[in-house]
Amino acid sequence: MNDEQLHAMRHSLAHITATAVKQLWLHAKFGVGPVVENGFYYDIDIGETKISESDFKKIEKEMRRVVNQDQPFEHSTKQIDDAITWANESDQPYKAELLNDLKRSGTTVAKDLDAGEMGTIADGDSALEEVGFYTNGEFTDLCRGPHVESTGNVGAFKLMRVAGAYWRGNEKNPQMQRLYGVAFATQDELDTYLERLEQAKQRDHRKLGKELDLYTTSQLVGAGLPLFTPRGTVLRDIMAQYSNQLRQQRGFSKVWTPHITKQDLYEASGHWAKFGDELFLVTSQETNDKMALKPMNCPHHTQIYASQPRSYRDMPVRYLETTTDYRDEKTGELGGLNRVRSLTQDDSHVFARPDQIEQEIDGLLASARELYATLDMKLRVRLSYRDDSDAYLGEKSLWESAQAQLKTAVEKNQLDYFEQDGEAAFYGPKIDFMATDAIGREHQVATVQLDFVQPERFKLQYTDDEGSFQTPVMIHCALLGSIERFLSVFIEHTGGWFPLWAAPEQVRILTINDTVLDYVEEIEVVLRDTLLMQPVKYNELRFTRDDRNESLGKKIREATGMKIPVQLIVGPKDKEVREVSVRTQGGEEKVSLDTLSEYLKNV
RNA sequence: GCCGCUUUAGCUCAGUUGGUUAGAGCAACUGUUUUGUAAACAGUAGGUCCACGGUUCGAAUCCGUGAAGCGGCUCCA
Repeated sequence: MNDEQLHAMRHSLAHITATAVKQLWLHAKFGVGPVVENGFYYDIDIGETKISESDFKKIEKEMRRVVNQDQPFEHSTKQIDDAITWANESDQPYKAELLNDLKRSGTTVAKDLDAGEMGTIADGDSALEEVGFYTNGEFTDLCRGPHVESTGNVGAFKLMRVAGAYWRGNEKNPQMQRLYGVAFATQDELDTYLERLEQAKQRDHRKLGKELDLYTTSQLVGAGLPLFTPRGTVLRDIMAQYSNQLRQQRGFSKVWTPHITKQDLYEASGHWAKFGDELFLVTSQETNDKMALKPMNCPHHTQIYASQPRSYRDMPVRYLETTTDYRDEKTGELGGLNRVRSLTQDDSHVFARPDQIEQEIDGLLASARELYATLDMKLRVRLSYRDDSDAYLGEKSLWESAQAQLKTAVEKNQLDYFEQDGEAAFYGPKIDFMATDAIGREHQVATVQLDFVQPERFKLQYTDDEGSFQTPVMIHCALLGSIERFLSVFIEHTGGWFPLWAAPEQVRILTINDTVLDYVEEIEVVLRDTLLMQPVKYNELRFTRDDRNESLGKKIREATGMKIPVQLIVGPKDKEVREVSVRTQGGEEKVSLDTLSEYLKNV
């Protein structure tokens, strides 16, 4: 089955789902029912009635009845005005809305429509003459097609879940129920897919976070506020160290800023107007100053830049700060480490002359590439542009030039990219690096952003070679993004088998009996003196010993369960010939104590 | 925030139509065992069944409110 056929099949299943729902709930009103990755969905509004997953059995049963009847999909057309009459008479207000948009603009795609007109009744001339319909059995739907010939030709399917979804993606609109299904040409392929989904759940960072003792949460502390254990903290620190190191090599200096600030700072930056309701507010009992926990760091960094006069000779000025920010995210948006209320950014800001933008962005892109190449992670690059809404500050011509500069930079660096409107920050366009989690969801990690707005708003300056004041450009960059989110994808990417340099516990010595304890002491001296220099410098070896009164089998089982990359097995035979048995994922080999340190540096 | 679902021991999970004192494995603790490649043996202890209300002679179980988590939607500086 080719992609086109698979697409037609999945789309036909969306219609079959609607057919079944209409059969079970006569007054169901329908939104749209498109194909998505691995399946399809249909948006449905049954008024007060809410479908739950316990209804899937009867819906699927009804769907199978429709499939078994092998109803042909019949295409027909209606004049646009007749179609609108049909929608109104069939009590399908959502379809009527779509038809009115079609009549007026020839499209139902929200971003191509005038926002004020969207969903209103279209008067006057039509943008198109007629629209297509498909009918199977008693169910007729506005639809472009294509479909399979008849309902009997739809392969294997399964309803997966039901979710709320705002009509046309706008939270001011009514919320419909979105019924998700997956579908494949054969039962085998469906089973394989479901099995793969189960396997992916084994890599879920929330499961591994608990199993590997990386972080925990507490109802007393609150939602979205993860607590990192000793092991998780090693991971955080080592990743931050690497990220910092990559930029310190390129001339960035560490700075430090406080975690609370007066609101005035964000009023000046423009953040208050846009994100005011997502700030954690603090009031000084002393002065009654309205303060906030910092949700980001760029405004603070501007104040360090502004603290002294800058010459064109000083530029660029590069600041780096890995620090925790606080955002009062809506409860429903929180999830694992991916979206939290306390997020640690490996944040940096370059204040540059316009002629330095290119080299600075090149340097940051090189750092991002180096980091993710070391981690063996392949990321998609998204150029995030503005759209025509009024959500953005600054002059449009500056935006256009900034967007063009970012595009040139990714092309020059030969990054595969895609462009997306409406994804920019309010102050400028972004180059976003997108990582994929265990079940295929994409998350932004690294980002490089060009900003002409904040330097202007904070009246930042430098003196040029003719003695006149100029406004610098800001380049925002985080390589990991938020450390919490980064760890969520990194844990899922590695399945918890971290590279040796990053593993919280790198080496565990497993004893066979207590006749070797003196030899273990000697091994520990060697491990204590072993220093890894790649990719993070001065990375002292993290090791433990397991000399409990337990069987070797049990010790191996536990160490492997904790995904400790190097296990050193030490028994009387090893002691006798001054070797250790080194057990890694690759297998096991004997290494002499004299060469152990070198060996570990090259694992 | 919105829609649907979930919450039982440190962890993973049983627990029938509402019916005595809520169970198991692992982990923990005690004892025995000194062990060569993924779980030694025995015993002991461990619970406000997420919280608070309600229905009932009786609630882990039914209802309400809240919290926390999961899948989406919206949002993401």
